[in-house]
Amino acid sequence: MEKPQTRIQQRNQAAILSAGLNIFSQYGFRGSTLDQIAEAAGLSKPNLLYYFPSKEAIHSALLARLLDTWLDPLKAMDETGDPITEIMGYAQRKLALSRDYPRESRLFANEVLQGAPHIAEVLATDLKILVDEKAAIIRAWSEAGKVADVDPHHLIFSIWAMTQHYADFDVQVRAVLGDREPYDGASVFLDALYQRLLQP
Amino acid sequence: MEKPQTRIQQRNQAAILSAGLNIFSQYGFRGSTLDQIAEAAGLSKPNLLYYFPSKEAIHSALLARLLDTWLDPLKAMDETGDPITEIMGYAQRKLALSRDYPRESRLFANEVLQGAPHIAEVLATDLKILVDEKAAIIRAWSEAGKVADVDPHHLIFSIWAMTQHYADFDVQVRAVLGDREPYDGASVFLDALYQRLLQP
DNA sequence: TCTTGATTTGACCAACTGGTCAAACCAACG
DNA sequence: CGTTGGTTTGACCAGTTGGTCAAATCAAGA
Repeated sequence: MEKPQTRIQQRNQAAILSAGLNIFSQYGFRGSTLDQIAEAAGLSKPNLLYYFPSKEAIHSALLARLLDTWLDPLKAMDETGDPITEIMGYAQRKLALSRDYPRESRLFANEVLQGAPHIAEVLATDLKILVDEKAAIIRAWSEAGKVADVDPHHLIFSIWAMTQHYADFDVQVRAVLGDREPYDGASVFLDALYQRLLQP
Repeated sequence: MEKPQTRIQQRNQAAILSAGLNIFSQYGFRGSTLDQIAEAAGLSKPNLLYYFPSKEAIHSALLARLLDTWLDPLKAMDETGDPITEIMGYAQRKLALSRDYPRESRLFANEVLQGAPHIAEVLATDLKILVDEKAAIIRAWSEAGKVADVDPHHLIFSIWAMTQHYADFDVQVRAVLGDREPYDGASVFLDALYQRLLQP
């Protein structure tokens, strides 16, 4: 289905998406301008619109690419593995995502903050289905006495909240920590937190 | 120092701040327009600018009002109280703030997401000082064996993250939960989480 | 080299942006 | 009732916004 791409197309589309990610993740959709993105991508505005038909199109492409990878860590949580290891592994993978892809995290945060106008449906269908499925697994684990009996949905929310916080509120975290690096301490803390919470 | 205010001034300024809170908290500073705010406030744009000299002024007024009350729950954490009760009380107060003032929470989230251009200094001074002070108290508690030995800064971050998540990602939380109410479950979960984490 | 299709751009547009201003309006007090 | 000072507005402005288009430029295969 993909059309063949010239090298120039690949390079410019990549540059536009990267620039768009920088801008959109900082200012949100409405707060970002094509001129900003074009300049960040090193292209003229008409040239940018030669590769993407509209501002919306760039944003949609970014969101689509994001959602694909964003849910992977949760999908990877394995029913047959050791429960506590699986949950803690998920939390650590999600934290690594915040550390390595903070812009994507902020893009997502901006979208949801603004009421998720572009992805409300995905949240209510795909995401909900995935979460309900994994929540059922966790529930089964607690009923088998393998992890503590806590609400699985709120457990998952807590992992999202804690990990995304380090990407989305990066400025605040760093302002408070001074020059200490955030992620090492976060990783240790997460470990202790869920170790203690989940022990049956 | 306050100038005397007519009833009309009070009503209109309040209307503008309320409308501004609605708009800014959803679209961020750059994504919001004076026309939107004016319409939401039921005023014409020139009339709005009769009460506030600029878009910035409305935003600043909101942020100032917010910061005042936003830090109160942390300030109220009492060195002389029972450690675990104090920390869990703080978490619950912060959660109540998210439930009762979600727009304020999102206004703050938008500001920090965009790099905190208007409040970077407050974060690096007032906030840092307050957090360092409370972190020292928590550290003393753990050294006295009254609470578990966890990094106090990351403990505080975790409370911020978990409570703000329910306001800032409200759309996502509700999409996943379906028609279940979020805050009751959140309160119970928070309680279990910190009870288990903090027990020495 | 020449041609063809991909790429790039300057000029342009209508709608919208934050903000101004003089004139009109209105409430209340003497 | 008339005046005075607070209030409201229509018309307006310069700069910015997302987007268009024809013409110019370029890359690469025949």
